[in-house]
Amino acid sequence: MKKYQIIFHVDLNAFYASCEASRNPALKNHPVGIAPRSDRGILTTANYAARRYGVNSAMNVIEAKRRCPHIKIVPPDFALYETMSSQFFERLRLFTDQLEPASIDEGYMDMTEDANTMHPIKRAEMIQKDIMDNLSLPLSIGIGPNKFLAKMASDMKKPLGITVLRKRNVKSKMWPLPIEQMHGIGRKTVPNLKLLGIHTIGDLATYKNITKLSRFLGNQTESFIRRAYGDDDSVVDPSRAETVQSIGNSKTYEGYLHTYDAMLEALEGLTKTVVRRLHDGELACKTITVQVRFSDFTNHSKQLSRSHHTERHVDIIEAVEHLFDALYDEKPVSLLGVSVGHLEKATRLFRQLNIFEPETPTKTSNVDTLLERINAQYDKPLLKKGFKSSS
DNA sequence: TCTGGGGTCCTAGGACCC
DNA sequence: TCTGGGGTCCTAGGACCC
Repeated sequence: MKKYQIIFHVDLNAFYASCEASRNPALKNHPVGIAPRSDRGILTTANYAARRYGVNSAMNVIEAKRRCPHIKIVPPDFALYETMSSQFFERLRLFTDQLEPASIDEGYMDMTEDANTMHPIKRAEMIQKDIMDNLSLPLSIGIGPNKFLAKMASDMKKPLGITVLRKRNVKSKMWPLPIEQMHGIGRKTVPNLKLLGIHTIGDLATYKNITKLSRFLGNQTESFIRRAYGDDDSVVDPSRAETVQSIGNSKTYEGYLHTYDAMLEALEGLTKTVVRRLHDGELACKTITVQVRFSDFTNHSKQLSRSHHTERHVDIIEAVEHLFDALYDEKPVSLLGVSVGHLEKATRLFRQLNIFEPETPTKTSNVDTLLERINAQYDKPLLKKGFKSSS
C-alpha cells in the first residue's frame, strides 16, 4: 500500500539579490541586478523591483540598463551566498530531517509525518516567517503529493507564495501552462515539441503518437508523460546532496587568450582552485576533464580516468597539461575549464590504501620501469617511451 | 540578447570481458 | 569460421537547471 506523501518544494526568491538586500537594506526596494561586470556580460539575478521594468535573470547588462537606467549592478559575493544558503538549510532542518537540498537556493522537504502535528499550510506559513525573520530572505513554497508537483506549485506564485497543487487539480491548474514551464523541458526541446503541435503541458499529456515523441524525449518520454499527469515516484533523499559528483572551475576570458603560455597559466590557476576545493571536501578524484571554448563558441573537452583515485596537486596538474596539449589548436580561446569527477571520500580511500600498502613493491630503478609505474596509474598509457613534453 | 559559472544527468560508440 | 548477448567502463558531447 502506497502511503500518501506531503512534499514541500522551498525556493528562495531572487536569491543572490535577496542576500545583498539582507546585508544592505537600502537595496531592498531599488532595482538591483547581480553581475560580475557593470559594463558587459549577463545578469545572474534580477530582484523583483528590476523585474517590474522587464529585466530578468540571464539578460544582457546593456539591455537591462536600457530597460531600467537606474538599476544598480552589484558584483556577486559567492562566499556570502554560500553562508546564507547553509543557514537557510540549517533552519529548514529544524522542521524536518527529511530535507533534500536541490541547489544553492532550493530544496525538497518530506512533510508527511509533520502533517500529523500541524496543517501543511500553517506549517508553510511558519517556515516562510522563520526564514524572513531570521535571514530576511523571501521564500516561496509549493506543496504537493510528490516532488514534481511541489516544484511546479512553488513556481506558480512568487515571491513569498504558498501554493498547493493536488493531483485532482492537475488538469485545471497545470495542463494550461505553456510547455516551456514544465521542469526538464528546455530551450532545445521546446521548438521540437511545438513542431508536433505540443504547446501546453496538457498537449504533452494527451499526445497520442509515443513513437514520434520519443524521437525528441528519448528514454525519458514515459516519465515526462507520467509527470504531465501529476505522477512522480522519486523520493526525498537527504543523502543526495552530500554526495557531490564533480568539482569544477571555469572562466571566460574577455578578449580571449592568445598564447599557449597564457592558457597554461590560466589552467594552473583553475586547477589550484579545484584542488583546494577537493581538499576542503576531503575528497579524491578518479577522472580529470579539461574544457576549452574557442572564439567561434565551439566547446571541446578531453578527460582521462586514472586507475586509482588521487587528491594530489602534482597528479592533477600533470593530467590537466596533457589533456590541454591534446586540445590545443593554436586558436584563441574564450573559456577554459578544469573539473574532477568520480569522487570518493579521502578517508575511505586512506583505509583502503592501508590494507594494500604492505604489498606495494617499490624496488625499481631504471627509467622505463619508472614510466611503467606512472602509466600504471592510468587506464591508458599517458607517457610513451621516448616521450618529450610539447611546449 | 551574442551569451557566467556552478552543477546533474543522458546518450552513443567503442573497448573489453565472459 | 566471420560472429551471440549481456554487462561495465571510458570518452565526447549535449541538454537542462539555478
